[in-house]
Amino acid sequence: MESLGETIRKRREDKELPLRTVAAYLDIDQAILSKIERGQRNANREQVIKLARFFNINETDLLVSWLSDKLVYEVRNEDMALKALQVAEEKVKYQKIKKL
Amino acid sequence: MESLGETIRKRREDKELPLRTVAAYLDIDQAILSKIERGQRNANREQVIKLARFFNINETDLLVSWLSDKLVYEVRNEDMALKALQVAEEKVKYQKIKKL
DNA sequence: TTCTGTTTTGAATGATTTTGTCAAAAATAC
DNA sequence: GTATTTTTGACAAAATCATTCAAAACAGAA
Repeated sequence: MESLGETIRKRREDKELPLRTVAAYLDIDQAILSKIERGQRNANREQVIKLARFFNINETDLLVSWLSDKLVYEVRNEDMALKALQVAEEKVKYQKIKKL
Repeated sequence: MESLGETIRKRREDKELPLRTVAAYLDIDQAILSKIERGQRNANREQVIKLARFFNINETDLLVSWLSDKLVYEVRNEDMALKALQVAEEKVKYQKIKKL
């Protein structure tokens, strides 16, 4: 199960592109892209969408990867991480029903 | 599936206690507690632990409720909320294995 | 080794978000 | 009506997060 950072680094290295090139496309400093690839910084939604376009990745898939990274980050170091995620799932499912 | 706020409001109303009393125990302004109960503010870990003690709720259960609220909040307004939570689960499970 | 290009790091700065305080307004009870 | 409780919003302080930049670290080639 790959993080967004791992995914785009692989893609970039496959194409043998320097950070500079991709960073320019995203209109961000290459230092930021370096950090995003290594999970030290979070991308924002706009950047994820641009990355999907740049690397021809399904946008929704990449957004899910990005969102799930954020969730994992939120429960890092928590003993009940898994339990919390499961309960959150239930809550979201329940909300959906309520909305109908 | 109850939020932490709903849980503690119910408990407080059962005991017919004003916000003031519980807020004093937590050492916070009653305005904050009012917002926590209505989900407008996030409690912090320390407050959740104190709340569990105050209302005689299992601490872990309340922490899971709190954490899952935060997760739900993180994916509010997201179409792929559920998918992201499921992927996050997988990632957490996978991390666990890696750590062994 | 030196040269060249790439990547990483961290300090400094700015921007944004969060947090708490307070008092007034609104709601509720008496 | 008054008294009490709850909610709201403005504001300030604190904390967090994002960005820039330059220097350091790294990798490969000559």
